[in-house]
Amino acid sequence: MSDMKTIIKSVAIDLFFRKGYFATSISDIASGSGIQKASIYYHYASKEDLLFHILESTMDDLTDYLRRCLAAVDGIESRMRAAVRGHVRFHLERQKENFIANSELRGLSAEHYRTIVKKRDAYERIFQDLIRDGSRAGVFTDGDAKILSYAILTLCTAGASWYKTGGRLTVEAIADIYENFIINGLKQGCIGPLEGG
Amino acid sequence: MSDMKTIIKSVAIDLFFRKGYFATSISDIASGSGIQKASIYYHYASKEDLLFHILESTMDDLTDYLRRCLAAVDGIESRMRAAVRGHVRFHLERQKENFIANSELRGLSAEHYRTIVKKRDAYERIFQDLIRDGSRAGVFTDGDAKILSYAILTLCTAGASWYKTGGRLTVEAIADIYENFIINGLKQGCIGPLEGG
DNA sequence: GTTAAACTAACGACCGTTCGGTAGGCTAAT
DNA sequence: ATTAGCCTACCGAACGGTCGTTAGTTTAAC
Repeated sequence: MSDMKTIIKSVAIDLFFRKGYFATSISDIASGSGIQKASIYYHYASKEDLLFHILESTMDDLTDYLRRCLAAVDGIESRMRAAVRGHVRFHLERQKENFIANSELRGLSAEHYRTIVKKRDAYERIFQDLIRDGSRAGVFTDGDAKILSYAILTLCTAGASWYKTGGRLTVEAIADIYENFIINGLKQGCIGPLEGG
Repeated sequence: MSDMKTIIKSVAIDLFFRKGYFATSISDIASGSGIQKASIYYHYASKEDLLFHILESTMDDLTDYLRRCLAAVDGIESRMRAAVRGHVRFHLERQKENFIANSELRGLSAEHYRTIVKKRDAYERIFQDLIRDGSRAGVFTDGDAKILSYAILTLCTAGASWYKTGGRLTVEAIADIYENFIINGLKQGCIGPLEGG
């Protein structure tokens, strides 16, 4: 990827994060990149194509990262801890892209939307498999794997919306909090109606 | 509020939920309401004014609802359970408005934005006080009340993004799941670094 | 000379908003 | 009882502006 193509992408990530996809114009991205807006179209076919490239690379990198986090880890609880930690790390370290990936799916064409949702579903399925392995082994509670995976992922992903680089808490401290919170939640009988109603 | 004003608002809620604020035009809202777009401006000063009315009434109703849920409940754990259940109920029963309230804040003017964020902060503070009461009494873990409140609220709020009316799970079943998940998380020592690192 | 990478200029579409007008109902004075 | 005036609720048409995109051209490097 050429220099300018990379610059345009990172400027777009910054603007989409700060102002949103629809509120950001091609002119904004161009002036942020130091070129004319027509020149954007030499590097990207359309505004939507630019958004798609951002979302696709983010999803691909996220999935690769998770797989690498899990590659050498054995044991059900350890694998879940590694997965949660990896998810949190990636989302905090590439905060802007992940925020866009979670809020700007509506800007995609129908076809591109399907592509991204497929990647997202595949990613979620990794967590659902971890949950099912755990409940089959009796390590985790026997709850609905889909709902539990949504709960885990949205909980961690939300961190990316309030996290401030250089703030009070480090990435690792936040990862600690979420990792323990989730493992405790999965171990307890957290699913099913209350005894008392 | 006149009939047409109510119709316009509910059509706007539906469209903002499905397509997003910026992707929805005044024409869309008008034709959905069965009037011409110029007539919208008899009822609302601007598109942004319409968004603000939606967000403001949602936040006000949400806070009122929570206060009523807590009014007659005593005991730290019971109050937290009631608050979580109330939050989940409100978000699932008024799914569209709450989704908008969590995703379209950027559409507001600076002044209106401040107004809504103030209301949101006041609402979050109710949960933070419940957490602090609990940790002071030794019922809950001694964690960062702000981060815990974010975790609780985003976890429950996220339910509104995947919940389908008439789906596999009822509102009460989902409320059960989250209520127990969160109480367990708050009771355990879920905050702080792991022993092993 | 070719080609990559940028430029200027313009296009058509659509947007939020405004303006002037009108139909119909209510009120009050004649 | 009629009529004049006003108010509510809406309409048709247009405006200024911005948007994403395209076409054609220039620049600079090899």
